[in-house]
Amino acid sequence: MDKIGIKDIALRANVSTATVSYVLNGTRNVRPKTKERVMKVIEELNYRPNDIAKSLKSKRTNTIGVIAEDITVFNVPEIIDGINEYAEQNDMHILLTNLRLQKRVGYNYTDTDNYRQHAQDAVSNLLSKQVEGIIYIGVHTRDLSGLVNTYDKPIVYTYCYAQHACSIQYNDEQASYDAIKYLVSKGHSRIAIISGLMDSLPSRLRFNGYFKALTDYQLEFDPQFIKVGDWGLDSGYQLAYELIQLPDPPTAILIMNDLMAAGALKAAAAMGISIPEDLSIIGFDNREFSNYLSPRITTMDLPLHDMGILSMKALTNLIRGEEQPLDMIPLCHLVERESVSEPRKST
Amino acid sequence: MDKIGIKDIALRANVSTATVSYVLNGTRNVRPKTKERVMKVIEELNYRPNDIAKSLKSKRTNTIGVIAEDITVFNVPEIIDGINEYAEQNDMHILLTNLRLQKRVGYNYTDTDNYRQHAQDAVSNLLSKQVEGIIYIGVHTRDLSGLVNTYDKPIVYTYCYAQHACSIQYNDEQASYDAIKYLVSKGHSRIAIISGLMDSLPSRLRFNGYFKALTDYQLEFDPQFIKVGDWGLDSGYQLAYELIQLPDPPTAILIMNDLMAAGALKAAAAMGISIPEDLSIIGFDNREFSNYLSPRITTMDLPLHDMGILSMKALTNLIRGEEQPLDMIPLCHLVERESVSEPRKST
DNA sequence: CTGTTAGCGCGTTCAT
DNA sequence: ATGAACGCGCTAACAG
Repeated sequence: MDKIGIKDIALRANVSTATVSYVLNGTRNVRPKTKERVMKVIEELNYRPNDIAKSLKSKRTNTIGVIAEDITVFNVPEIIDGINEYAEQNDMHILLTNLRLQKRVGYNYTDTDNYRQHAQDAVSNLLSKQVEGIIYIGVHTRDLSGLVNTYDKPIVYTYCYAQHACSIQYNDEQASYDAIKYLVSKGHSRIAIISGLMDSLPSRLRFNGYFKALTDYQLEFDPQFIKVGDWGLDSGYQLAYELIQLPDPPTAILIMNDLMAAGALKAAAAMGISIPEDLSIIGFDNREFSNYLSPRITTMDLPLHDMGILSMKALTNLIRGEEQPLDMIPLCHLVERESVSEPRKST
Repeated sequence: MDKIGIKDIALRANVSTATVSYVLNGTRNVRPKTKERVMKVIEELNYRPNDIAKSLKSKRTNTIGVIAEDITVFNVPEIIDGINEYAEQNDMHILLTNLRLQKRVGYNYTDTDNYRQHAQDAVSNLLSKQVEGIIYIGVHTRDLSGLVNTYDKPIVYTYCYAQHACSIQYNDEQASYDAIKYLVSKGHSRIAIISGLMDSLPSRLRFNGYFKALTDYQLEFDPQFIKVGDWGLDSGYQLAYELIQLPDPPTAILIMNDLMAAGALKAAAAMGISIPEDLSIIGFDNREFSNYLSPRITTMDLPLHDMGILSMKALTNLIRGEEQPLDMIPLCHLVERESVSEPRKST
């Protein structure tokens, strides 16, 4: 039982291979009777065309490459899920490469030299496999200009970016603006912020949103309310501690990731400060664990799925050579839980 | 700047295409001087062979298909990571299909008719793309016999299984046995268990391990200590509540997933029972959130990465037509945290 | 309009 | 070291 091909079908159906191809692809009219006969044989032999041969001639593989810096990092699977959804609707397939950055270089992904070779190899391999384009999913939003060369094949970055290249990111500034707006709507006016490292674009953008909201809502600005953390739980603990210690502490803190927010929760617990009664907290990322902390924390959900869909959409446009007026940038949405309430009436 | 091919290289290096192919693949000896000349041209034109054409002739794609029932479910990414690691070492590539089961059919993945068609389509598409084998990653361990037909292409199931097919799973029985053993080592003898649904093989196997340990360590057996939950947080709450209410309650509970364990924690908190002082708890799965609960819960980590590696290894063996003496089954490992201590000295 | 013949795509590999 | 057939399906050119 050797692999059956188009000519086996042709033989058994008493037609030429061309005819079989035509019925298969509907590329040309075929007399219904003939068509039926061919179909029947295809059915019987359970024939499936060889996409490899097809691709060789058509020069289309209907396949894109997805390079994930690390698929085990929390944001990545949902992005891939979105890519997948759009790809499936357009009969595209996904060749997945996982750089495994976390395991390979730990957290110093700032020094791109550590993995440039790996990244470029991944790209080269995908190009050899004739992918029609590539989506690169970062583990952390940062500039990846010049990391890889795709030799003019379209590439879309998401959860990272590069100069002169399409990239899909959510609106950081709007997200933190909305968070502040929400706190204001709850009656807060003394709002502190704990940011991540300042070498990170999201940190800076979220600061912008914070300041913009401060201005728009005419809130008091206190330099002591600005804290810069390092994204880790301990730094959240430490900085929240400092804020709470202030002679005139804030009634709410916007914290740029859930990990630091978890640290803040610990600090509050250790200091006998109850959340949200004494202090409201908003996190960022909507990590799974944020829903299991006590209290369950109110946090900014990242539109990961949409980012996946939009990345794939953008890539599809690039592949088709269309102008991409795709400047939609997906928005974060606050998920309201238990770490925010109205501030205590102070005197 | 048209796509350059092997013949462009041949032309510029004044050799035949055959020679180029030979230097490229080292398939045959080529005079060093010629070889060097060819290499140089390849370098200059930055030529990369077209794997599609290569595959057509060689009938090898170096590509396997991975079908994930749902890539957004917690256990899947790490399995893929493992597959990836082994694949990369063997120059294999991964064509990823995501069934998106959760979003498609919610939690009633018991009724395979709901998604049989999708699964089979996924398989068929992969076969058309000439994958050399398939790995199917379930979202929940269950029997998937007859779900799909791969027409004799090798397939390996993981986190699920099927008759007459290779499947890679961790050792459930050993895991719960080890958990009990650990509790015994801490001095416990009155140990209850909260299982998941009994239509699940893991539930049954873990019960086996529990009973075996009870026997081996000559622990008292109390039918009231056996509780059957539905994997959900609420059922963990309810059943832990019942256990604590017992006139002579257990000093420890083994709970078959972290979600129910989280529920048990809530029940204990609500009832003024402190963990681990009054009651020790062991969960299962090592979900991310289990490390953020208070107390951080001691739980059985699933060897997901190993499952991925072994699946790929098993598939590779099948592809090569080797006997697969691959009956290694990976073990769970307890991660010790804060939800277990020695029991209070009673009386 | 329907069906057939034959060359092509791009590397591989055998016979020369 | 080379020429040419080959893998498998597509499609232009051609015939009825």
